[in-house]
Amino acid sequence: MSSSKVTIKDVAKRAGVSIATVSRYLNNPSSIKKENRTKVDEAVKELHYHPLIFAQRLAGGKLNTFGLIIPGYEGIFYSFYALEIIRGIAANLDKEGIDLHLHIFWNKDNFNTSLVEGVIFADIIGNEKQLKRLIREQVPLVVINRKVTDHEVSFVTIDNFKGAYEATEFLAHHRHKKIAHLAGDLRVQCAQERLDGYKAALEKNKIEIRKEYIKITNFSRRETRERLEELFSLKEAPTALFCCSDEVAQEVLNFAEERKLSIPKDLSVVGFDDNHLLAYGNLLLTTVRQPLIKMASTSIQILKDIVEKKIPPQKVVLGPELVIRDTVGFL
Amino acid sequence: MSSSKVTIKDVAKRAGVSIATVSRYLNNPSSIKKENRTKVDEAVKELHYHPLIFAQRLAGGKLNTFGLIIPGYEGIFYSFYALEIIRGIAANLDKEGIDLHLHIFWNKDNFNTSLVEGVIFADIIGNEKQLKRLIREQVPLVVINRKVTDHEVSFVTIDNFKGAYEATEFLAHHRHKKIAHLAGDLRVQCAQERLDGYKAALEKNKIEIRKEYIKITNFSRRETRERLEELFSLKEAPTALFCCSDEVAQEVLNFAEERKLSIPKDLSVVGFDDNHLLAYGNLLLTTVRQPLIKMASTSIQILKDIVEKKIPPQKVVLGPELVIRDTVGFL
DNA sequence: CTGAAAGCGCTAACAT
DNA sequence: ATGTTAGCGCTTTCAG
Repeated sequence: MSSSKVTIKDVAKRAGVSIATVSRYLNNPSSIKKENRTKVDEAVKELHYHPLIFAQRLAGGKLNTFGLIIPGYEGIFYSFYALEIIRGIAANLDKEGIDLHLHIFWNKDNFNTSLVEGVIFADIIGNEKQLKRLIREQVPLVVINRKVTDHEVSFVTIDNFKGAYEATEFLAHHRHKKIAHLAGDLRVQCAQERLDGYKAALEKNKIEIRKEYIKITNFSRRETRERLEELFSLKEAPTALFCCSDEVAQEVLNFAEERKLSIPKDLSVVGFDDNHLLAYGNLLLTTVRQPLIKMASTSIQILKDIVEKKIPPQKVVLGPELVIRDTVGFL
Repeated sequence: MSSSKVTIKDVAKRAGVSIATVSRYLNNPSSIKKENRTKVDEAVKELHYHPLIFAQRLAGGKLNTFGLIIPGYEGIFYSFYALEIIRGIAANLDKEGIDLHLHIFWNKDNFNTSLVEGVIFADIIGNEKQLKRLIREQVPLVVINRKVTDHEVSFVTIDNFKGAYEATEFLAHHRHKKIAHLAGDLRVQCAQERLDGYKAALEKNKIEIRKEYIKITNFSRRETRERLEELFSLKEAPTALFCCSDEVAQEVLNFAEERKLSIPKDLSVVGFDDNHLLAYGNLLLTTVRQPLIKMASTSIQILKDIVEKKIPPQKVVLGPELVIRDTVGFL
C-alpha cells in the first residue's frame, strides 16, 4: 500500500487540470499542451505521485508485469544457469520497463496468473503440471531450456545434443578413447540431451560406450566429487572427461590437482556453460558456450510479441559454441 | 491477461445469488449459508473462475506482495549470500501466501512502490538513494545485511565484527602470528566490519597489523586468486588466512593444493558463510556460520508486522557462530 | 444471511 | 487539447 495516498485527483487539483489530462500526461505526454505538461509535471513531483498500477490495470491499461518461474530444485536453483537467467531476465525487463514477478516453484501449484501478463519458465523440472495449467488458462508463455513437444508452447533452448557431440568429438579427435561423461540429473532435459550427444559422438567415432564411464550427478560439486572417486578407482580410468557444466568441470580440475594429474597431459576436460565466474587463473577451461543472456533476452522478446501482437508460439534453438582453451590435449 | 473473462458477475448469475454473496464466499466462506456455498462453489468450478487480483486489491486495499531489491553489483549478486537470500525470502513468502516482486538494482531508481506493500533490501550497496526515497515515501522497509544508522529503518544483520574477531582469534590461539585477511569490497558494510574484527583481534592478541596482509577483493574467485599470488610472493608469506567468504576460502584451498601447501599443516584457513554447497570432500572448511535463512525469515516477519501492526522499526543483530572443522591447525 | 449500491484509482470513449 | 463520465471487477457498508 506504500501509504502514498496521493491519487490522480490530487495531482489534477494541484495542477489545475482535469484527471483526464493527468492520465494523458501519464500515458502519452505529447498529447497535452506543453504548458499543462509542465504544470502536471510539477504537481507529480511535488506530491511524489505514483500511479497505482492495479488501478491502471483494472481500468484497461497494461499490467506490465512478467512472471519468472524457477525450480526450487537445488541442482537448478543453485547453479550458474539459474543465476544468469534471473539476472538476464531482470536486466532485460528493466530495460523494457516491465516488472518482474518471481516465483520459485517447490510443490504447490499456487502461482496466480492474474498478476502477470505472461510467464517465463526457467526449465520446468517438477513443474509440468503447472505448465499444463497455464497452457489451459491460455497465459502467454515461454519455456527456457526445454523443448516442449507435447504442447504448442514457445521455447528457447540451445542444441544441447550438438554441443555435447562436438565436445566429445573434439576429445575423440585428440585420440582419446577412454572418454567419460559426468552427466547432470537426467530428468532435466538438457542433461539427457548432453548424454545423448556424448553417446552419439562416441558411436560415430567408433568408441565403445561404457556404462561405467557415464556418471550421473545432480550438477553439484559434492556429487561430482563422489562420482570422480568412483571413476578413478576403475581399473581403466578415463583419460578424458566431458562434463555437464563448468562447475562440475572445475571440480574435476580440483580433483586432478589433488591426485597429481596434470591437465591436459594426464587428463583432458571439457565443460559446459562458459561460466565467466570460473574463467581465471592460468588453466582456462575448454567448454561449450551457452548464450544464457541471449536466451533470456530472446524469451522476453517472444513473450512481448505474444502479449502485444498475438504471434503464434515460437520455437527457438540457439547454437552452442565450442570454446577451445587449455584443458584438452592429445593423448 | 490470462484471457479468463469470467467475472464475479458470471459466477453470481450462474449460482443464482448476488455478487456480494460470491465475494463473501471468496473471503469468508463460513459467512454464507451452506446451500449457497455449495451453489457458488459449483459455479466457480464450472466456470474456472479466478478472481482478478488487482481488482480485489483496488477494492480491498491489500496488495499482498513484497518487493525484494537486490544489487546487480556482481560481487553480491553472484554470491551464495544472494542466492540464499532470494531462496529464503521466496520460500518464506510462499509459506505466508505473499507474492514476491523481484527487482535487481542497477542504476535507475525506478522501483515502483505501488506494486508492493513493503520491501526488503538485500544489502544496499550502490542503492542508498533508492533507500532514501522509499523511506521518504514511507514504504514499510527492512534492510538485510546492513546496519542502517542514519535513518530509522528496520534491519537484520549478523555481528560481522564478532564473527571476524572470533575467527581471527581462533587463528591466533593456534599460535599464528602471520595472519592475513582476504577482505571483500569495503563498500559493502559486512566486509568492512569483518576487516575491523580481524584488526581488533590482532591488536588484542598483540599481533602487528600489516598492511601487506590485508588484501581486498570483490568477493570473486578471480580476484582472490590475484591477491593470493601477491600474498605468497611476499618475503614473509602468511601462515594463516581469514577469508571474507567460503568461496574465497575455497579458492585458497585450491591455490594451496597447487602450491603444494598442505592444509592445515602449512596454512590455516577460516572462511565465512558456512556455504553448504562447498561442504564436501575430506577437507572441510572451518568457517563462521551466517544464518542466512534465518535472516530471511526474520526480515519477512518484521515486514509483516510493520505492515499489519504498524510496529516501529526493529533492529536485529543475529549471532554468527564459529564452526570448527579441518582447516585450522597449530603452527 | 443476503442484496443494493457506493466506491477503490484509473483509462477511454464521447463531447466540447 | 481538454473535461465529463462511464465503467474495469471487486469489497464493503448499509438496509432488510
